[in-house]
Amino acid sequence: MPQLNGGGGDDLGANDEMISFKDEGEQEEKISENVSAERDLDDVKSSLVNESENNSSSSDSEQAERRPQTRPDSESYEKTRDYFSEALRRQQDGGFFKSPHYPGYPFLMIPDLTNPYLSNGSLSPSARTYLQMKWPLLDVPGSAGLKDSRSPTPGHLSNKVPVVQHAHHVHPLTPLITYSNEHFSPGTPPSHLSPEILDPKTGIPRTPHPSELSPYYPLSPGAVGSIAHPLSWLMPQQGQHMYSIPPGGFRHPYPALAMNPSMSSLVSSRFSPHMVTPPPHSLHQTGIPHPAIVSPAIKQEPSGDISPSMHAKSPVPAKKEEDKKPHIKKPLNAFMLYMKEMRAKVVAECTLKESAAINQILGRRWHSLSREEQAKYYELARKERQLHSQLYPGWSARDNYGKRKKRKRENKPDSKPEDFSIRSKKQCVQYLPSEKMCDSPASSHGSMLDSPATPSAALASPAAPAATHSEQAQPLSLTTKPEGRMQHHFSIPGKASGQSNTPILTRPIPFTSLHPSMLSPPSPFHQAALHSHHALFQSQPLSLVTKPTE
DNA sequence: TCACCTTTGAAGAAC
DNA sequence: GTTCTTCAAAGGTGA
Repeated sequence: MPQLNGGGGDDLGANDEMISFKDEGEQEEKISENVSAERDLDDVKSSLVNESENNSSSSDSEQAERRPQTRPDSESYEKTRDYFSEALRRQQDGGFFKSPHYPGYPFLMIPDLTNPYLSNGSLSPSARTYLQMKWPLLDVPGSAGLKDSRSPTPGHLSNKVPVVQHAHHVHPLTPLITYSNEHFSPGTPPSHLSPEILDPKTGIPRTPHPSELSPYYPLSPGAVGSIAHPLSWLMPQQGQHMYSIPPGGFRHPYPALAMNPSMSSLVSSRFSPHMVTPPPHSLHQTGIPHPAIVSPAIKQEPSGDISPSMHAKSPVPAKKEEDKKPHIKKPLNAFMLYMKEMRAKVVAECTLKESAAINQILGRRWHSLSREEQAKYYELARKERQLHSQLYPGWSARDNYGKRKKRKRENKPDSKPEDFSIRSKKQCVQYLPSEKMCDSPASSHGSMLDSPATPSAALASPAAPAATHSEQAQPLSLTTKPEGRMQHHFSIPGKASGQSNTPILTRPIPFTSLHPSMLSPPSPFHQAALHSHHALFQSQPLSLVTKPTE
């Protein structure tokens, strides 16, 4: 049984742990959460700061020494505290959006959804933002050509614009709020856009009350035009759209209606009519389709990426057919949403550029998120899926299979566990530094290697059960579904898997993600699991361990 | 030029 | 029912 000692110098995860345990008491929850969250943030910030410092000074020891002391970002720290204070205050005020005003979730704090519509009948920024955010799936085909990374099209048209460019001038949330509100022409939202509610006054379908919809996008009314102003940081940074948008184009709140003719016809022919009902108004001037739709021809699909079957028969026709089919992207999951939001922040705070490294950090941060925080994303993701399923009833994740080039990993049959381990090791080596630099030790691999297959692992994933196509609001319910992925990456010791001798993860599930209240309700078993993991976690400070395969 | 890397979660296929 | 695979975003990296 792992010991519960503090874990020594490296207190990584310690805070996480505290969070989870403190949360055991409902009463304490609020307070402790704020405190722990604050600490967590502080911790993260410190880590990040250290990382920055580390850039100039590569000495780990120095880092270690500095960590507890330096707090160059005391100012931001104070801000953070202010956020929490504000959050607390709002919580007391009640309301759905009493989420802590974590810097990372400012978009959650611009409530005012009381009246989603402006006096002129147009959607209020809140609702609008929500709607817009509802379309992160849109991958503009019109600009499809623009998006295609392979296309010769200038990068600025691609959604793969270096985030780093203005990393320091862009608010971390930028990624999530990447829809320009400008050029928005208020109109009647598509009837298919559900959940929909008709505004009694305007008769315009509006987005449901925040309580019904994702609360993550609301922006204060004044934010509409002012978004670029006080909330300028909310604006997408140059070229950084959740989904590519054609130059000068803007993401319409109802992108689905803005599909270009061809797209529209395709979709309508593919999906149930009511889902693609033409806009009652001439909304679309940009021809921007739903973000989830991407012209297959342009996006991602190398010429030969057509489904094998089609390919085999008649490449050319098949391709044509394929071209016609809009590529409907998968709805983003909670983590993806989180990533989008936080990436810029991480990039800004760290000097990291490699997405792989950034993602490791993000992965770790994700785990360190409090239950509430994660819940928001799960909920958001759930709604995302819901909307997606409503928009594309016939869509299946399977549709996108084969859209990408298969990974080398595919040669798995050939590659033996050892190979994999070795490779993993390399990867660790490659990215660990970055991870270390910016976010503290807990390597993502750590999280990857976490024992997710354990009950706690499952717990860690509220796994927004929200069934995609058949939405059963069962948010954050406990799922015991093992994370197969883990197995395919690294098997857990003792667990039969193709890649068995793998690195052993030293870092168990982040406790914040095991927040008791995430469980519904926390069974003794879960509690035990939490404690167990917690102990383990503490006893094994974040060392990235790539188990020597030999 | 483009696959890879990395992360988590969801979905679907395979067993 | 469990396990495995693929894809979603992102952008630097290396072949």
